[in-house]
Amino acid sequence: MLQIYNTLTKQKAPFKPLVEGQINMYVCGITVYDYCHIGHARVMVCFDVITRYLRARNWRVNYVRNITDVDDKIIKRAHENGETVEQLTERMIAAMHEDEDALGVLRPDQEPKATAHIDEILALISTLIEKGFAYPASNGDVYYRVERFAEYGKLTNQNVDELRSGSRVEVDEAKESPLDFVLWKAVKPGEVSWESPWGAGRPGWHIECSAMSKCCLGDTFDIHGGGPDLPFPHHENEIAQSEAANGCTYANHWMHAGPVRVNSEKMSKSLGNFFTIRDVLAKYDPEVVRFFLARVHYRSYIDYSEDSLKEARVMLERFYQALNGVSLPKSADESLDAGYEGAKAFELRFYEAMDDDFNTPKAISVLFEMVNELNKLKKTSESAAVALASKVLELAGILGLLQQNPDAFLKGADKEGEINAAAIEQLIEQRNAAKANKDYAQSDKIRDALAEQGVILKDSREGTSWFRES
RNA sequence: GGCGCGAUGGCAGAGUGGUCAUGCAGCGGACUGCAACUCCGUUAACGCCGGUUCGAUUCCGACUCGCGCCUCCA
Repeated sequence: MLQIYNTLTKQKAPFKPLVEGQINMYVCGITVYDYCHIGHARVMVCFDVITRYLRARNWRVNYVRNITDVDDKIIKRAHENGETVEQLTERMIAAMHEDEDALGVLRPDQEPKATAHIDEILALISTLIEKGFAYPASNGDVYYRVERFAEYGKLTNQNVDELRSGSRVEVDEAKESPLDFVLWKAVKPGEVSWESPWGAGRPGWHIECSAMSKCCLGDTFDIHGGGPDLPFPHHENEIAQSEAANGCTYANHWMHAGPVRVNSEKMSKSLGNFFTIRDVLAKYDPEVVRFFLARVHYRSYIDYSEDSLKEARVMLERFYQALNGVSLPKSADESLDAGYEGAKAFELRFYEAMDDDFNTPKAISVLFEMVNELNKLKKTSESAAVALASKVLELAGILGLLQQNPDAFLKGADKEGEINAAAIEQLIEQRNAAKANKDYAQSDKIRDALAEQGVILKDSREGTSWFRES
């Protein structure tokens, strides 16, 4: 039984989709004015793992993640760069796709862009005005009338009076109330804009998600997700807009990923303490980064540091050491399960962990137990080892992990300025010759020399293999 | 000020009202020419103070500390 923590109710509850077997999920995506950082990567990987798992358990998932391709920051940045909004956003969308491809994040089923849904946005605003939940103001903006929506604040337990008194928002004369937020922003000179019944302008941030989710998934859908800083005000405002306009529940389950921290502070654009995905990928294998993110529960914070990345690398090495040398069949084969009865029990425990609000750390601990068993089986039963190893690969695949050739992962790619594979192989041959002559002084000298360059040798009955240490 | 979250062994990180997390590191063995890989064994924890209970790291309350949202931010 799948249980998911719901931000709305603040507790875990059994998950039940609107339509049996079908899950409609909307996740707030990126505002594309800069390269994605590790915090973005976390949300991407988190919902990628969730989608993969749900599909592995035979749910049909329609995963929609939007792209915000027009807003203040984009306009500002495009202007600074001397390029058009479209040039900037196209560039950043391409970069985002590169980053997520590297991390093994599967593309969402739909990636709607705000600028491609202006008609739906205008229609939604019209409905809100008709129903009295929104009003065009004297300055050309259209605002949402927050106090008209009785349930405002239900997602994050805010009450309107507290919000009003604690409001840090500058009072805008055009607004009826400081809490009101903008649905349609009147155009300023030199900005991109679209025509509307209320004058030229562009959509406010919150309305696009209400419009696009309605367009892609309907008035009510199963899961709405996003990053840690979105519940208030973004998601609160989405609820206000959609439920007022559509007259029904917006999303049944709200899921929010935890923050990535640096030195105990949230990694964020405004603090300037962020590391872009491409920066990190320049130093670490993408799978190491993915493992670093997956080994902590999705709702907890993660502290970003070089040490944690290195630790993630060491943990992956244990998996690949175990997998190395097991000759797996080319394609998945159910009959393999017969080779080792214990595989099924591990699988059940893995599912049990994932069914409990996607507990990836616990699921990974099961994989480690499987590795321990695998290492033992390798010494006793080839067929059982193959069966268990293929199960490890299958389950890890649900997390998007262990998809590389083990030997290639362990050896790593040749790098400029470091000893290359051919040179290593040559030294190993020299060492083996020395060993054959029982000239251990010489053979140890070669091994030590390689170790100094980060190359570790491993002798076995089959010969000498090597890997680069992390 | 309002609304939330967290505090677990040297580190990372799950979890549970009474018995094992898991990984890294450490220690002792096995394997090895010596190592590496691997295996076996092992050390070690539940912020502080009360309460409930036969029993609490786990439930309840207070406290301390840390963090997030309340302005754009995943």
